[in-house]
Amino acid sequence: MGRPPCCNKANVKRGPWTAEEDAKILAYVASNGIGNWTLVPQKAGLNRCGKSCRLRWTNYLRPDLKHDNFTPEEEECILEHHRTIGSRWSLIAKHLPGRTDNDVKNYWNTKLKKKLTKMGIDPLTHKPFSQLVTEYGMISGLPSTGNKNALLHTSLANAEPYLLIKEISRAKAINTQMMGKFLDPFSRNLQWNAMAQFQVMNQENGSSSTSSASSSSFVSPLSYSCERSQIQIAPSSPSECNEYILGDPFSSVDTGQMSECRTPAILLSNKDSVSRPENEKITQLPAKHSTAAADSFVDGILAHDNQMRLDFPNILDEYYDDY
DNA sequence: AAAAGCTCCAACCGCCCATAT
DNA sequence: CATATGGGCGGTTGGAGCTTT
Repeated sequence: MGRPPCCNKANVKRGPWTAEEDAKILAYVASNGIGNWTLVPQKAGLNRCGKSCRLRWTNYLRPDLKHDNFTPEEEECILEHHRTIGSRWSLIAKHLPGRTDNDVKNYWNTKLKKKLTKMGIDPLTHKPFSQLVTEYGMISGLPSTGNKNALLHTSLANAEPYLLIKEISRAKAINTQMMGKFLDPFSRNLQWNAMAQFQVMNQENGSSSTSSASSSSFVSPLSYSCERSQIQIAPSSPSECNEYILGDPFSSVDTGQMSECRTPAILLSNKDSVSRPENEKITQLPAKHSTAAADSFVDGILAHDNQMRLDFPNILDEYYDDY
């Protein structure tokens, strides 16, 4: 059943490549070109997995690769595209001739992320931390109760950016993680019914939407109430879609205080959100959440999508074309 | 001088989707 | 149709080299 294995994983060499091995791959590609990588180890006389050979060629041996430092122009390019699409390294690398996704990813992780942080810019959202704090405060109201928010207040008062960043990142991570529980593994769409049932269970168990981050309940930054099998979401405006994912997990929200939202990088960075045709994005959503409010959320995503395409026609259209 | 900590990046891991069998 | 691989991708890691203590 199925294809034969490409190699005996247990017996192939791993780790750093020697000059001789590199020479063998270069010689093989020079005479045979790039084809089936699983045949390369055998034909080139290498005791390596084909996948490992492909990676070595792609990330290091390709003759068109640059091995010098990134230029300021390249740096700017990475920043701009990362701000737009997030950590889609292969897509970003397409805009940088001679650079691989691995190069871009390493450069981001070792240099740019730190550089932005030092400049007071959140590398995830590309917003100034001061703005994040303002928005965070507007979202949560920063009530004085609760250890987490107390820590935020302390961080602010004592000017401890590290703690502040850590807490905001933690908040984002927790909500992202919780949202992940409600993503359909196949369609990657939110499982609204599951979210609703989860919320109902929490309410029945005496949990409220003000539960702490240490509990396992997902707390939308938007105030919504749930009835059995029906979720009612009431965002104050369609533009607040990203707060579903990046919002405050610690406290309930006065939706009237919601701040202006930009197109969420985390949504754009979702491969499926980019790759799916527009009509499919809508029709795949479960019927149960076809309330006016939920529709406005979908509309919000689509509106942002359209806006982004208007704002960055050259960039996003390329991505759409790629899929 | 040497131990500890830090930076960088090549290589690996594990997942996904398309495709071959 | 079921199963396994190929290729692509993003995330993570190991270790060499450098810096700090």
